[in-house]
Amino acid sequence: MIEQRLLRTDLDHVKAALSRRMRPKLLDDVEHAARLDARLLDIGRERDEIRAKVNALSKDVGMLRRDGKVDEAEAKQAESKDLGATEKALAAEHDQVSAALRELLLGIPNLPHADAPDGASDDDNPVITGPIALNATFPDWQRVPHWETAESLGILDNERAVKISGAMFTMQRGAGATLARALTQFGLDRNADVHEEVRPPSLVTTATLTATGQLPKFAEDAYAIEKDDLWCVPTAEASLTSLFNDEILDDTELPIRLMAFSPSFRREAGSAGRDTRGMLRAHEFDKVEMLAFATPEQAPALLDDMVERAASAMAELGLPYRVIEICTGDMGQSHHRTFDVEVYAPGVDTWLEVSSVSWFGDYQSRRGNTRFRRHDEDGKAIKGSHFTHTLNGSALAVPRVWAAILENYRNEDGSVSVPEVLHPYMRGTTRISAN
RNA sequence: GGAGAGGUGCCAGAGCGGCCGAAUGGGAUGCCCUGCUAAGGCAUUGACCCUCCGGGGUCCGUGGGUUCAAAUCCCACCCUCUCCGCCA
Repeated sequence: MIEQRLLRTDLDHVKAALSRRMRPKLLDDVEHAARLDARLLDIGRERDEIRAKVNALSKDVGMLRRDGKVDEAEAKQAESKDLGATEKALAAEHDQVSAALRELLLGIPNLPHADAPDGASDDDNPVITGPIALNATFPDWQRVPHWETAESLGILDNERAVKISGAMFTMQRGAGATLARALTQFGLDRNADVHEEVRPPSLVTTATLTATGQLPKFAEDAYAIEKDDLWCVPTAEASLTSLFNDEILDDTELPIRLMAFSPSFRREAGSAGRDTRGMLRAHEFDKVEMLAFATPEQAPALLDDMVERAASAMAELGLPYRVIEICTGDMGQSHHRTFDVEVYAPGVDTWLEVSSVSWFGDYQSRRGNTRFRRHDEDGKAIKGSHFTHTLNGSALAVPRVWAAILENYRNEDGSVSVPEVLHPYMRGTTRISAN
């Protein structure tokens, strides 16, 4: 959610920033919101004035009754009662306008960072780094889609996954399952130097998913457990971002950097029939997520660091990769600035998005009400509080990296070598061959 | 799932219709006292919104209701604790 006050203090700036997202309707929404905000202020002032009178009158009534002046007390009671009716009407109007404004604001995306590249679609996302380690040509034996290799090696059994759970579920078996777990372990271990490992719940409340911006907009994309008003997390980001909701942190403890392994559940509504084979798109997948709570000053360096961590993981795995920056027209709703790491998979001849690292500014923490307090040079708390900045990104998204390994590491005989950095996690398997 | 108890400020904890945004104690901060330390004295100490910067409003688990007036009464829900049941 963007700051409501900006609608009256800096409306032009808001409009200028949002116009870069290339969605003209947004500007109408913003102007509409600004009008509602102005009206809300008026109603609020009027309501508060009446409340002040009622409060004063009620105090008088109490004192008069104590003094036995019943007639005077009753006169003031009547006066207060009349005001009460007006107050009730104003309060109802206030609530109504406030709800309408909130709904509008929930739909207004974050303001893009000044340095984010302009563009209309993903065609305009500039490549920032790379391609790194991309061969000029690939031999035929690497031009094999990972699902074919996996099936012949017996390490992917999607047919039975579908039997158990329906379309778009995957199942790795044997060395394939071990490889997937090795990737998680690798993703966690290499980031443990600065991140606290967290294992959050995979089911969260409606309030939690609303705070991160998944709801109400993406309700169709998430699995709901209606009976208990719970949702399956689409990413650990949802749990982690809400960790400090309604708390005021100290700037001295910031940045707080967390990482979490969790399953991610996505209904993939609207993608039926797309990427149905292999591991590229599934209703459930595993991922190691990084997340940071920071002051606005700390955020830019953290963003760089997180992008570097996501990218160097691909380098260590020996996979060809590149880093692109997301342009204003392609940016997610709550993003302020975003970089994607993509891996090249020769079998499917595609760049696969394996990580998306974003800086959210205070857009998320405003919804979740995560604040921080500043301290002066002497370490004394400064009165007041500010919204924290949040950043997050995948440290390692298992299925696509798994797929990229099967395609990049395929040998001429159809076996797949295991990247060296994963050897410690593979129980001795360094090469996956058919039995 | 059943029975009981309870949710109040940074913490503990009182208040159970009216000068209660909230006693008291602890903590923290500042000043005084002090050779140092300890003890002591005095003061300050929540957040948010609006503001014509005087002030006004909101918040006592959450949401409704009753009343001139609600932390206090009523209803629903959520959460915590204890016991029982069930279970990895």
